[in-house]
Amino acid sequence: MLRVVGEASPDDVTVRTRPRREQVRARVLEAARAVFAERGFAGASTDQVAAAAGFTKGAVYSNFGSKDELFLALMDAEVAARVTAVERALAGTADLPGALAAVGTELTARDPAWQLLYLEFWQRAVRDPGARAAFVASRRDLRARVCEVVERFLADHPVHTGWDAGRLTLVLIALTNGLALEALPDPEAVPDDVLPRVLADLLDRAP
Amino acid sequence: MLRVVGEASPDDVTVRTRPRREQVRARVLEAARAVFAERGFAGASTDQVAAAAGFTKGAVYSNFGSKDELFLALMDAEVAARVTAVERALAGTADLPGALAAVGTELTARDPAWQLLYLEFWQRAVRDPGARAAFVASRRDLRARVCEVVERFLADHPVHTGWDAGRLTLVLIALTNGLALEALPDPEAVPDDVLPRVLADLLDRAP
DNA sequence: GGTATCGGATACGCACCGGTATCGAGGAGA
DNA sequence: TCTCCTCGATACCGGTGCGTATCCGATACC
Repeated sequence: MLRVVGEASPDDVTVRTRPRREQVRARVLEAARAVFAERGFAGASTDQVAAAAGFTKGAVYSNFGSKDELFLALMDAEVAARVTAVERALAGTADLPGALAAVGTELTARDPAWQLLYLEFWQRAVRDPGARAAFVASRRDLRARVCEVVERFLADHPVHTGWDAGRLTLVLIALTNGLALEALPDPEAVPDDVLPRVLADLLDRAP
Repeated sequence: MLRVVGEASPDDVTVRTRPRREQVRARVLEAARAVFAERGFAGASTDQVAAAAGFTKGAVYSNFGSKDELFLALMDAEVAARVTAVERALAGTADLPGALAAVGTELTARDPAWQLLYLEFWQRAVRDPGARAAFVASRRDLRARVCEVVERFLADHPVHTGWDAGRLTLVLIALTNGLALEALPDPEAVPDDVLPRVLADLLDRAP
């Protein structure tokens, strides 16, 4: 089980007629992302996911123990990808409001499918006590990472603000999500300048 | 089964052994609210809804054409109830930040089931183009009503702010929803004072 | 009190879904 | 080239869900 095929050496000359196990897994995850986002977790079937990936259900159950396990694996992969994307975007920037707003729009407005999918995770976390612990931990971790960047910014730039980094981070995340949620069914209802202007107001108060 | 004696209304002399049609409908809607919120739309069955209401599926399909129709009727009823609740709370108040924060917590923190259910509506609006139009219209209407109150407040209280009523309303709604979403799986992560403090900062800027 | 109608209960058809057992083609090692 | 083994394909099962046809008791009307 899970035998690691001798690690794709670039000089692998032989033409494979059968996709590698890791490729199958990756393609199933990719398909699951699209199908779950489009139809919802309960509304999507493993058959549909498999078909979207170009396989049959057998491939799915050969790589994932159950529909739930597939869903969880998908969440892990997606969250990890997003966290690294955010950290890369925030690394070593001085213009916090600008960078954060850019990250916000990057993660939300540009990718509605991900929004919908993440909402699905969210609902699951609320409904299923078992999944909630992991979700809450993941969310607090994300918040802590962003908070770290915010703290650094506040230390470097002596802005006149009554906000501590923790609350500021919460406002940033909540407002980003709230605006993205609003834009999901009605994009033109959310102007682009709202988020940066709120941040500017919170950070740039007169003494 | 479960012959509920229908509502001993004072002016109704005859003792009913069969519930009134409107009562059946109302109880089915009430049950649907709980079941859909707990299990999601796709995850809930009409049998479960009917059982929660104390009836069988026949009663549901006698009052609603389909599962979809039941869902839509539920949304209409709930949104209408919420809108009137908000308007009642905001009618003739002078302390806008306080009142709005109170309304926000009233509608969100106090009723997680409603939050979950509304998320379900939201997802449907994004996925189903047919349902989206009605949802967007309803949402814009809600926003317009709140905006009206905000406008009146801004006119009465000459606060120093660079915000127009429209954007301010959007921030208010988005932030409320974002915070409520965050609090859903992890209530203690969201302090109560965040929303009013943001509003205060936005409205009470020095000239 | 008799009768027509209304509406919820019951039973069923049909489709679909999650999960499993089994098969068999394709790759790896000798 | 031969053999073993991996793993996706196929067939299938039990369970469930939506929607419908029909039944039957209560209600309303005369």
